[in-house]
Amino acid sequence: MNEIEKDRGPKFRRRAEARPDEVLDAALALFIEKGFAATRVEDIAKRAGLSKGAVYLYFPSKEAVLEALVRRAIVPIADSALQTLHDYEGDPRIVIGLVLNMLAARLSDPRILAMPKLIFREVLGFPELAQMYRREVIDRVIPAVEGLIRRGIDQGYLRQVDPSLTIRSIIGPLLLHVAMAELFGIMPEGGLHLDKLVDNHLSILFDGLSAPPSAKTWSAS
Amino acid sequence: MNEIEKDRGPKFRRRAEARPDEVLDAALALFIEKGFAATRVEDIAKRAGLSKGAVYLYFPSKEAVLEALVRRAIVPIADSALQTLHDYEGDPRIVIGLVLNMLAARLSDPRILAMPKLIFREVLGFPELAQMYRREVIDRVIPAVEGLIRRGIDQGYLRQVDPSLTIRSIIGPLLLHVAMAELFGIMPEGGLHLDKLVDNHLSILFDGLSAPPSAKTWSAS
DNA sequence: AGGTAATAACTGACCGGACGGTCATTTGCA
DNA sequence: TGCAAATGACCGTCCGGTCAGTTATTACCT
Repeated sequence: MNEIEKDRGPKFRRRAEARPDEVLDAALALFIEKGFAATRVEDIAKRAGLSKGAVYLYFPSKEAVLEALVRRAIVPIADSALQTLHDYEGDPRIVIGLVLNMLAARLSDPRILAMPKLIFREVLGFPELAQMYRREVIDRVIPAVEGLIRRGIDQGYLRQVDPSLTIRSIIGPLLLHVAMAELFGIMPEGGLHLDKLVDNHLSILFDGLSAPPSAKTWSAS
Repeated sequence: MNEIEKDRGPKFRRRAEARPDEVLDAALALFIEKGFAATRVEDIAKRAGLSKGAVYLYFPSKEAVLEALVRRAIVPIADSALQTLHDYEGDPRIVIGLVLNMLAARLSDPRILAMPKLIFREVLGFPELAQMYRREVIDRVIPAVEGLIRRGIDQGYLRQVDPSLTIRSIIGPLLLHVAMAELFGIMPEGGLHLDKLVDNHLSILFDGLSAPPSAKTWSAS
């Protein structure tokens, strides 16, 4: 009798099947506010307009919620960076500038800004998160950037530097800026001003902190 | 009669009154290994050769242990940095080099290396730790470094940069290097090689990543 | 249309075990 | 004997995860 019904795929749904995303949104807000450990699954459920049990209909564990959350936020960013890295051929400084400015733009969304904090806090106690982040982000981005720097040196755009270590000099300042703001509330007057940070950093990164030896050649504004 | 002994301070003790420090040592080892939340007070006690109750003879709470731990490790470092910052007058690049190399040397002790990770992990859920760290470190070091940079600019050693934002460019790479190693095990072959990182970073920080416009002036080895 | 059966979606009381902190009791030293 | 030092059983609480039961939605039948 019901054989006909069977093949009709998903038949109905009390509310949309956007549920998993709603749960992730709620969890993100609470994780940002109180951290992973201090957030109860029931709080997530309440905020998403569900009961605790329903959360476990969509995610096998609290940790799985965190992992899904992080993946949803960062994978698109990594993809975007990789895209830029691949697309351009010439002066690597241009690519570095593009990527850093892209990052700055993305980080102006508080949902994204909170990611470094979350990841830092939880990777130690949650190996699966660490593995996911390595696989999805680090292990894809690092080789690309190393290659970029290496090519930049070969083609005479950059000085002889250690490509691997130089990655730290490129993105470290961004991380520190976010960390200071997120963990201690230390930031420039009136906001993060990530664009200004990137400007200042790029000028140092490319041209150095030292004043030109004698003559005032050209001061970038 | 025993008055002579008495004024020697603590009269007796089933074992020495080095106890608090022993507890801190044990706690540090475990916090490094498993993190703060995952470490039970009883584990700390066992490792220090005490019972759980005895820990509460010396510290009012588990959190107090962490705070004491962090303070013991970082305050001497901050003091040392401040000292250097105060002592030298001329080229700020020399001071920056000294401080960064001092930091690199200190961080080669795993007990110190673990501090950034611990602090990052726990500040969110432990406001007192955040306040302590701000008071003891950040609020003392930042003004000193800003002053150094400002003077460096005024005296013609450095280009016009934003002193406050430039701090991120100076120490951010160090932090990222430590974070990558501690959180993901990503580091150069055979160790952190913090000295190499600092060398590479300082050359970029001072002279920039760009190759000299035309002539090969002087390449540092 | 109205009734009914089938079932997806959801609920919330409950369980189990972990763990920070307490305190009555014991131990060791003078 | 007196008392500081140290113990460890115990308590209260918290919370992730489960599951038997309930509700909402649809398909089908008359």
